[in-house]
Amino acid sequence: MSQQRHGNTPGNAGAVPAFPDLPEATIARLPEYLRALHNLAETGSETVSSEGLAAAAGVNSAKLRKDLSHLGSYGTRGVGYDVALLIDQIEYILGLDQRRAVALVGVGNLGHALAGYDGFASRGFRIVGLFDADAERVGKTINGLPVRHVDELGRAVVEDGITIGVIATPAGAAQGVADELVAAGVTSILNFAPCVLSVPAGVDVRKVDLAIELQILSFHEHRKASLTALPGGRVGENGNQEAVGS
Amino acid sequence: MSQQRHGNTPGNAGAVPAFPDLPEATIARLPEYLRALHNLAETGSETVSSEGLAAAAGVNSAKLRKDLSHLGSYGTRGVGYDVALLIDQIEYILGLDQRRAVALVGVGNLGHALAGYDGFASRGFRIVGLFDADAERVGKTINGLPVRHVDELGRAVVEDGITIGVIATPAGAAQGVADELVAAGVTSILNFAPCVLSVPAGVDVRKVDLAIELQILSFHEHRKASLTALPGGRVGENGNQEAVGS
DNA sequence: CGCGATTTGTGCACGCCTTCACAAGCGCCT
DNA sequence: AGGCGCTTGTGAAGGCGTGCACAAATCGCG
Repeated sequence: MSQQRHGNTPGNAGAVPAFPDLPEATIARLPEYLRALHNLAETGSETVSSEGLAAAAGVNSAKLRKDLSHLGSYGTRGVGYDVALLIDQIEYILGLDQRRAVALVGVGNLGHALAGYDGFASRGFRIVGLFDADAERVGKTINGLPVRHVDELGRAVVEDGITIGVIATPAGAAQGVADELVAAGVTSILNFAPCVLSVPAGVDVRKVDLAIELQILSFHEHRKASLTALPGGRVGENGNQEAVGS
Repeated sequence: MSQQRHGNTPGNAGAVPAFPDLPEATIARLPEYLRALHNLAETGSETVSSEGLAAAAGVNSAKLRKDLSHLGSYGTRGVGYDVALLIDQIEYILGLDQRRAVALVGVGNLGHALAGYDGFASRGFRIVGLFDADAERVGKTINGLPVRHVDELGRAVVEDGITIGVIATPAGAAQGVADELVAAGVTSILNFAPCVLSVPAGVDVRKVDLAIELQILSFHEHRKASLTALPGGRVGENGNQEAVGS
């Protein structure tokens, strides 16, 4: 899975304001639904059934209906969901209507690619600051944005209203950067460095480790190989190779 | 969470061969333990307690013990785990002792970064083939490896013994590449393209969508903002802002 | 040799998530 | 107006994962 646990979710027993507290698993799927909905909107669809949207998002239709039911009743029985309305709803819930400002720290190999990744801008995020500790890189511009020294990070966070920090530094520098981000008031961090970050409660950290994903695949390759190349014996004893699916 | 479901896991009732079928959640954490163990080995530690390793990997110690118990008994009560032994065990389980050959398709913005990412090689993976459909890019070399046309993908998979394919193309091209990988015999795919891949049962697909992670963080930002900036009233009615933690 | 300190391995209970199955609701056609 | 087909929304059941708490096992020391 490759995600770090979320630091908080206060123990509010009954005083939830006007915000639905969705299951974490549902939240993680909303972006996928959103992408599928945008695709549908481009093809001119005005409504979509749970079955159709579920197929486009690669999930079970019952799961999709339960997920959407947590947001409220935005479907019409016998018809389906209004595509445009649902897009607005999900984007509101995800807070994407605010075009959040993002700081990217570390413009090495990976950071450089992230700085140029257009998937961010197209989904409501603006990378407004690039930072690095290497004097060699400071001053260069990527996609029209100058690379500043990491010492300026704190001031930039405040001045530019940055709410999310992305760490793409080597593992050794990540904790220090995280500390600076937190000190400057950032409460959401996306960490690409292969290390565990320690942050105070109330700060959310999500981790993406590209090598971990490969290792998980490697495990399944190993497992599959050991299943097919059985020494002698009970292969296919109970029939069906490919079950389930989805 | 950003993972696609695994296509298979046959319905083998009782005939599992000589391979432990670990819980999926455990598998996903093994790479993290492995990284922590390598760090410990470099500092000269010969043994480590579950508490110590859990802290280094950012998880609960009970969870760690349960995870490791699934692999067998490799710890000594009163002492801890033998670092070197545990590294060997986990690497064997993950199939990392085979230095798997990986094909990378799509050397655009992100693909270029992946091709140069040294985190792969250091964890037992060799990128042995780069492919792209753009004639502009074919022929160039990245890290000493030439970019070949995607038409050669099928032959290269067979000749070079490639077992894992990484897709870093635009969304529109991803399904076609996946089909070619599967046709050539690849059964594990890591997909960076923002789309759902359809593959036959028995093929594992894992998905990484960088923008999705940001959107999940955005949700939590939105939630936190709506909690602190309550219109009038019941803030702090029930005390503790920061609970749990982990 | 025995005892206490330490740490692993695990039984158990709890909570979250998924999935099925179906009632309730909506629109369309006659 | 009435009925029929289609689709949503949800109650309930089952499975999986987590974390506590403790018994079992090992080491070191007197």
